[in-house]
Amino acid sequence: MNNKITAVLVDDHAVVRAGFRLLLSSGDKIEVVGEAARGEQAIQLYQECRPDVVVMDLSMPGIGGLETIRRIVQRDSEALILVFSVHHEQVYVSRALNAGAKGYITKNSAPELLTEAIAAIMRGECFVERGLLKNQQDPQPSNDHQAILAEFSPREFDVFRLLAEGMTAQKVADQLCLGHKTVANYATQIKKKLQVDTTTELAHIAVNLGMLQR
Amino acid sequence: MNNKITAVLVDDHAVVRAGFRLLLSSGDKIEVVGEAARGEQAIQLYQECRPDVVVMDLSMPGIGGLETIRRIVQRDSEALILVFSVHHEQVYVSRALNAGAKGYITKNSAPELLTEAIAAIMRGECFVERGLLKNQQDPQPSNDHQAILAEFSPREFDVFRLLAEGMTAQKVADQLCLGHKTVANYATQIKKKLQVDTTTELAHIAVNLGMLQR
DNA sequence: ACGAAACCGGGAAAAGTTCCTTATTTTCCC
DNA sequence: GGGAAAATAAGGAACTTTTCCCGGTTTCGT
Repeated sequence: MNNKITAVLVDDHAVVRAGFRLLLSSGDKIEVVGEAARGEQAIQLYQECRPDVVVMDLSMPGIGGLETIRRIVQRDSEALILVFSVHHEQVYVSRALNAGAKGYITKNSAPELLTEAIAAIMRGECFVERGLLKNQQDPQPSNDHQAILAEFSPREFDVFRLLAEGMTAQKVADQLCLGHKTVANYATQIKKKLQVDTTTELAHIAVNLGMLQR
Repeated sequence: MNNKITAVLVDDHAVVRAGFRLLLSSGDKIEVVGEAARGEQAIQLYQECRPDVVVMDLSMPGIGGLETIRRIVQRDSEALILVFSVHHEQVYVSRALNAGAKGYITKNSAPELLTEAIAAIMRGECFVERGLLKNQQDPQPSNDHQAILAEFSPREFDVFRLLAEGMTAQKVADQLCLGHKTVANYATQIKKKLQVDTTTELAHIAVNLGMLQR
């Protein structure tokens, strides 16, 4: 096997991409054949390069990581996507895997894990960093919120997250490039699904699920 | 000193009162001369009994613990009030002391601490459970929120707390027996002081200060 | 290809917010 | 005690947000 594994990097932060490029290249097994700063670029790049794997951050401007995964997988159901995210919360992991990712590691995991993970998903395995899924198959008594949330559509989830962070509906609309009425409608719908009355309670749910840091 | 220390107990939960009555009486130094389930009763009881100390929970229906402390101290500036609360957060401690309490211990502190605390405040000392105030005089770099919050008027603080919990302005108005316009005005004022735009951000502040449990 | 679900937003009524203003009460200081 | 300052309470008017209902498009699975 003389051929290196080809990879593309997707992250909105150039410094992070540079670092990961070095990290990946250092092993002599992997070659980074492309970089993208946002989802739309990544999709296009994928179709041009057809790399063996995609290494992708979740938080990005524009369509965001989850949606990017969905679109790539939609175009090539064999695509191997490894998520590396700052989020270590279960909700993000399960949503990423549901979207079609084959692996999930966090940004502060051991550097070796990155090549390990890539090797694993190249073998057809599904690689999730140790500990990230432990709460998931445990029969947790409470928190049907978690379950409800996991069934949210991408848009619902985005609107939920941004509202829960404390943004006004108007700002959410700007960020997602939607009409304010649209966001308002989603908000109403989300509150109904989670059976709460106020946006503040959405924040509490997000906090309780550990979705919000700092 | 043949005379026992006289005390009144204030807590909205009868079981808790019963337990504490036993606990206090067991030492042979203290005699419980009265009990009250809520602030209004407590104030009346205090004027009738004039006990040496008042042992009081903070969370109560009606006017609440802080307001009760204020009103008792207002009528008798020599009153010795010991707060025992479930809350171990700095904000509550400092507000209780500002309101006029002479001591603060939490409900899961060692039982001996209760008699110790009473003895201390009887000697004219101010007794705060170890560790509860440690963050306060530390020059903390961040969190001016804490400072701003500590200067809130009683009403501002109540409105803030209830809004942060996720109540609608209308429900807050009902709870505090105010007009909805009044609550709305307080809400605007509070947001301005804390320099945020949304009620959701108030929740985040409360969470970050550890004011909200579960 | 057809139904289901997701997605987007218009319109109207209800609810909530902001800003300004007024008034009473409490508190604090000299 | 008298007066300044702060807290408390709320009305009115303009404005924004939210809710509810609806219709339209795109996309997906089978």
